[in-house]
Amino acid sequence: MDNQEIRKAGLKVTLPRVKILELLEKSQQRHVSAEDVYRMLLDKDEEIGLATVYRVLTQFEAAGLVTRHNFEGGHAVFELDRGEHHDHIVCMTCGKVEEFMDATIEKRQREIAEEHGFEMDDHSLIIYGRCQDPKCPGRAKG
Amino acid sequence: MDNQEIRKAGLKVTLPRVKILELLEKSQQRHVSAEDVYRMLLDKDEEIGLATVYRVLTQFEAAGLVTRHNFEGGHAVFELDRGEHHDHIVCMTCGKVEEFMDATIEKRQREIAEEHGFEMDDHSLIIYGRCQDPKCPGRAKG
DNA sequence: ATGTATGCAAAACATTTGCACCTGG
DNA sequence: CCAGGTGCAAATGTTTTGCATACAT
Repeated sequence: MDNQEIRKAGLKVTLPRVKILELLEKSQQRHVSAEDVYRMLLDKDEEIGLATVYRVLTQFEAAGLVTRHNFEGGHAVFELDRGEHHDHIVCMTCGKVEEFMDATIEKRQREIAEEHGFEMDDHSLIIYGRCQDPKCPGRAKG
Repeated sequence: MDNQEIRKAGLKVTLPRVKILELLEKSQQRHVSAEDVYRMLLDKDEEIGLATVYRVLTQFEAAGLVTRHNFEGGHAVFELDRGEHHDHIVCMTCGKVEEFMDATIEKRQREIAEEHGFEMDDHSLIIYGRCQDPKCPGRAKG
């Protein structure tokens, strides 16, 4: 049962936590802001305060259940951590986010950190571009 | 003369702009927040409003004179663009920032963007870790 | 002159926190 | 029952904006 993940994180299994985790698991949109989560819950008639959303997401992050990203746009986005690390490509026009993992880059990063005398904890690689999706409003070639 | 860069950006050569550009050129700390710039100017008895600092930095960014980074910490940092692209390693303990450029990573990024049907505009790669600097407070091995 | 820039204060956001009340174990 | 969790509203920190004044060209 999913709630085990909450329990394992040392957190009580409360309604808000369960609902938020559920939402992260089921949402089509994998990268959501706190505000997004709050609104999606409201849409489902779940009356959970925005402050609680922030608190829970932060706790989930500390527990390793979700990852927080600082994409451009002034607000953080959260994503369920499915164990497999990956990086992101973000479309500057339509906001679409795709994921990728590249062994070559991962390896070089580790080497570079070492070369600079750093012990690598984490890293964030985001490619910003324009997608070729026919639905993307910025289709016209720049 | 430096001010040409401001003029070329289509901006009037005003005291705040000149002072801010100068500061970015001369500062030891290459990655500064708007607040940092504001305080440094105050220290030099330059009475420039914080709002102006934000406006000028944003204009400089639009003009390609500076680059804005969203490191962790809730505020953006700006850096003078010296023409040569590079990425960053940030020490999570002491905040030290080092720069690097790796041709292999750059090349793979371009390929990956293409594979995903994106036209790459830009990218942001930040390695977070712990430096081995003897002065770094987090010296104790994690 | 005159269109821009600036400074200030207020507004707008994203996020956090204090506190009284509620709830899970 | 009781520690921990929640909701609300207020506080915080960053960045933006409105507007009257000041300045570069």
